[in-house]
Amino acid sequence: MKLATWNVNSLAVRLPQLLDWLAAQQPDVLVLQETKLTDDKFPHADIAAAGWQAVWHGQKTYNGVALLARSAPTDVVKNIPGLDDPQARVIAATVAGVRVIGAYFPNGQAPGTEKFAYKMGWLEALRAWVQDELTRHPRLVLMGDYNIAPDDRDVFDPVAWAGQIHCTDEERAHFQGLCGLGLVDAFRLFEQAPRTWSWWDYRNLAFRKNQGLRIDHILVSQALQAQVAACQVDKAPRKNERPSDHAPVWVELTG
DNA sequence: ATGTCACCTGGTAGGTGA
Repeated sequence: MKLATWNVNSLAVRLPQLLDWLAAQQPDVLVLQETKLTDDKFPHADIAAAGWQAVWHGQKTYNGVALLARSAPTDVVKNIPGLDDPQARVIAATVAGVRVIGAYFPNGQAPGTEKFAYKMGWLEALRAWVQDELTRHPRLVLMGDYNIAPDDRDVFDPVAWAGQIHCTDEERAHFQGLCGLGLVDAFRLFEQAPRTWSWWDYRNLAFRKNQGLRIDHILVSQALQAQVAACQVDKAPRKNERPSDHAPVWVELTG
């Protein structure tokens, strides 16, 4: 079973690339972030015609998430239950016996800002909810754009980025809090090429210089860890003429 | 290099968010 996450930075712009990637990679589940579409504009007909079922949760201009699957997603949840959040950042469903949570974590802008405080509150609510979900669904995958680089190995210039957004101790502590629930970063279960990132700024020729961050992650629950066979970032879509600033990340589960 | 992209409002540019 192959599960993947991709921040497409506007599904309206990236739909052709999405369909290409689905055809090439054949994931069983793909979660999308930053669709930037209201629900009435979601391109469900194109996605269905390509052979994937979908559920989605969008809003105007910002955020927006979706979950695509080969088999029917059930028990769909949109946003974190109990969190009064006008921003569409979470979609969860059960697919083929695996609980899949797709999330677009808040960016946080900069430490000390209102957006950073929102990010901290959101992360706390997420942790509490995921802990609860795990009691009902031991086989669980939490994936998406975390907007957190968990370790200095995940940052192209850790000195310059020390204490900056995505790299603060507070954000990293929240990432470790999720790991404390028994979740593990699937990417780090394997030897990986150094300087592997999932996001490169559009500015500064960052992709050409391979100056990026690893902020898109797939965390798998304890019950699934023995089944993790591979986890990789697919840089290929970032080389497109009009790419998203993020690359997809996928994990393969055996059985 | 101050080096981009996507979306909005409101208009043929400027502001916001990432």
